[in-house]
Amino acid sequence: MTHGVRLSWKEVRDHIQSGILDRTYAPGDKLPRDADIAAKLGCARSTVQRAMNDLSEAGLVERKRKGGTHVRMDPVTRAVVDIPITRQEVEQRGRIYGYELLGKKICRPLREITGKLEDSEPKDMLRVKALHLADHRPHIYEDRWISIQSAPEILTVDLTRESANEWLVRNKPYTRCDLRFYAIPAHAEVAKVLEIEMGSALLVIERITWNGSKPITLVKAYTAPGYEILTSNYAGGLEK
Amino acid sequence: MTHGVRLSWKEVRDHIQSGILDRTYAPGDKLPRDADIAAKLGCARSTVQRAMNDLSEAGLVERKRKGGTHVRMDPVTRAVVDIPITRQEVEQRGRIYGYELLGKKICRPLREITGKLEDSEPKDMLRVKALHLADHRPHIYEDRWISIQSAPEILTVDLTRESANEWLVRNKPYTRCDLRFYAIPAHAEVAKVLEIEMGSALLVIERITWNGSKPITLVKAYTAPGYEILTSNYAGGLEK
DNA sequence: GACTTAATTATGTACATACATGTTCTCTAA
DNA sequence: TTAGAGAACATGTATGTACATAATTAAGTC
Repeated sequence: MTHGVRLSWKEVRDHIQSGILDRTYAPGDKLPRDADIAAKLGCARSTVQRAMNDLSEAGLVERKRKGGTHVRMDPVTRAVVDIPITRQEVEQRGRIYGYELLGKKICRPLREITGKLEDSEPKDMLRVKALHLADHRPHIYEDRWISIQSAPEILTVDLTRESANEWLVRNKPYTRCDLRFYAIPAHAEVAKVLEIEMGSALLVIERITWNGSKPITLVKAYTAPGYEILTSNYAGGLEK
Repeated sequence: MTHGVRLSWKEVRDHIQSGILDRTYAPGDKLPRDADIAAKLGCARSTVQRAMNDLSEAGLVERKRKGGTHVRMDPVTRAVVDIPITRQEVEQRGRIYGYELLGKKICRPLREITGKLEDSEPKDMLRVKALHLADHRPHIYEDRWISIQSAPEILTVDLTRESANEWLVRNKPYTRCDLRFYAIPAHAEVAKVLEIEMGSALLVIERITWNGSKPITLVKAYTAPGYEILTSNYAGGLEK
């Protein structure tokens, strides 16, 4: 990696990982103790531990106190998804970003919504419908519910100029975020807004953000046909 | 967390994070140097660094040598997706897992496939079509291409008994894995296999695994209607 | 023999220190 | 004024040590 004089934890990690790849250590096998690996490679235990930590996070091995380190039997495919602000996502692809507010009103959330928010006593929320454009064509249609309790200031924001997406992400940081991806056929409303045929297959990104145990917002982002979510790789070569 | 006598790096992390949440440090702001935070909280710099590292991985802050640590302007929503082996996924929900091999033949990959594999000189691959069942009903239809060069042993495996999915994951560990999620309308073949109507909206999980720069396998997993991908949360409260 | 208790052991955490690595800033020379 | 060399600086990495924690194993007791 850098210079071989001192072993970096990434080198150690790669060493162990290649041991797993070439089946020196097969699934289920127990790896040597950190201290032994350290002695063998000639580095400190803490260096080995850092390497092991990374492999453990990546889902390649499992560690237990006293139990030692084992190669995982059923390695999961673990990946990281980054969902940027829509404007960024569009502009990064060199396309022109546009935004339109389609509707906004305060109303009682549907049962479907309150259920997801684990909200026992539903209160009025702000519902915002908006369209994100890429190169002047419909890109994402978002149907958003915002908790007025968690974000009362949203009522004073001019949502024709700034998207609720951006305002919230800049002004209402969250402690938790649940994502859900699924596909549905476009219903009439969505089809009209996205200018596609009814029944077209759409990828929906549903997101709920929380501050502690209080929900801030729930969005259903209906993406235009052809939309894809890509993942950056996690296991192993996370770093450059 | 544990006992307050010594400050754990998670406590430090939470402390800093709440500082960001309550806007003591707003987006774009510069945080104090690690050493200063350490002095203020009364812990070692390495403890602060570990905490910062976590926040940085979570996408909350950005760190640069000499530049210091800044709260990110455009916090990305970052989440971890775990894609388990299908059997596991089904059984974990308390349903009965089933598997059927639908077809298997060696053939020249389509141009569409070779393109994704960055394969200049396409060679014959093994194409395997299979159906995963949950409670005896179609769950996922997979259309898989396997590189015979990377995994020649696959030709000797009895794929009517063991799914290529499982065999590969246990016997051909990978160094990289690209995932792609998108929605398509069901075409005739898929519709028939999954026992749904043509044109139904399907969530497709496309996965390519690599060993170094050599592709091992490419799968298109057509999931039955209603299928969802959920994420475990990353930012902030990753640990219990 | 079954249960409880204690010793053992491998990983986990915290700390202090020394040095490496990039950035940024500053000072100097053309 | 500008370009370039170099100092200053904040984060990154590696190490050794001491102790904490959890899980297993062994010993001891009824």
